[in-house]
Amino acid sequence: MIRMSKETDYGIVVLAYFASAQEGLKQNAREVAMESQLPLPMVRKILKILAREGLLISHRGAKGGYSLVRRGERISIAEIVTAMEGPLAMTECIESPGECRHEPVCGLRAGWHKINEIVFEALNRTTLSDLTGPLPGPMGSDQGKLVSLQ
Amino acid sequence: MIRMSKETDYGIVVLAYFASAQEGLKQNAREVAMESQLPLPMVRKILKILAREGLLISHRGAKGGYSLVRRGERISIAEIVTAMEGPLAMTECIESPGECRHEPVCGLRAGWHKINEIVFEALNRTTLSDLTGPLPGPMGSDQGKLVSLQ
DNA sequence: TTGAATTAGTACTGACTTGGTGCTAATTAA
DNA sequence: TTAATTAGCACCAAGTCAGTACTAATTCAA
Repeated sequence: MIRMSKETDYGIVVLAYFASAQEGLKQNAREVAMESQLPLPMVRKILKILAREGLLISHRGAKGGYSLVRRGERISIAEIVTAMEGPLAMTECIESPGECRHEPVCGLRAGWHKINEIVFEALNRTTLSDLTGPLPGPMGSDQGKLVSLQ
Repeated sequence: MIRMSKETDYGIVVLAYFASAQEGLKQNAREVAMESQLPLPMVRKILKILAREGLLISHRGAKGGYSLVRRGERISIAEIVTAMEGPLAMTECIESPGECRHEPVCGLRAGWHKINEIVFEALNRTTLSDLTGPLPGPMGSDQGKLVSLQ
């Protein structure tokens, strides 16, 4: 199954929440959990990761919390995915070349690499604000349309 | 983790094998397993799925086997992924709208939809032949010769 | 200085998914 | 009829994932 893990999914939801809120807003884990309706322990976990990876700024201690490191339109989905689960690797041979025992006879690694790159590029050109922003016009209008993917 | 399942992965490997072989070649499970170096039971399973989904034509009975339904350049990776694991759905709310309990407050479904479409488009414009290269011939003869993916 | 609030780090666990196997029935060439 | 082959299930062990819990470090503020 080509599916995002829930953790990554939630990560994007949480960041989208920050992005759509007042700029520079500082919120603690409890508040974020309330707003996003996600379980508190899970939210804590995710906020920690996002802070460690530099997408959120953490403010420790009493009255602490988190704030977005940059405006939403400058944070790509690829960046978030990478933060949550490491470099995008749709197959084993992308993540750790040479370890798949079929590699010598497979001859497809370069192909996987290309697929991986195409997907990455697609995620890389989509920003947080693209998700939260004004709804795309009717399908087929320029905004929601898929343009040049290569 | 955004990763293809091994089953899908193997499915593409197997089809790439057919695509790079002589056009219309009929091979049985044992032969495919030998050539692709994948475990026989696994290959059987995958061939059955691909046949059921219409990407391979199955020939039952003695001297039976499978052959590719169409030439490799007319089979997209998206098609194979869909055959192996159903419609591409990177999040739960894409696969079954309305079932995610966060959907009412999430407000991101349209966004997920867009991401999903972008990835699908990317996979849809890449064909089997893009992976194996234009030169027909026994598997392995064209290793590393991946050419233009556009 | 102390206490409360908050994030950081890490370890744990139960449940689900995945990769892989095996068996029996149906089909077909010879 | 027999052997070869695909079709369709059912099964299982191992790994992964979603979610939780606990302790340490940090900071605000009384």
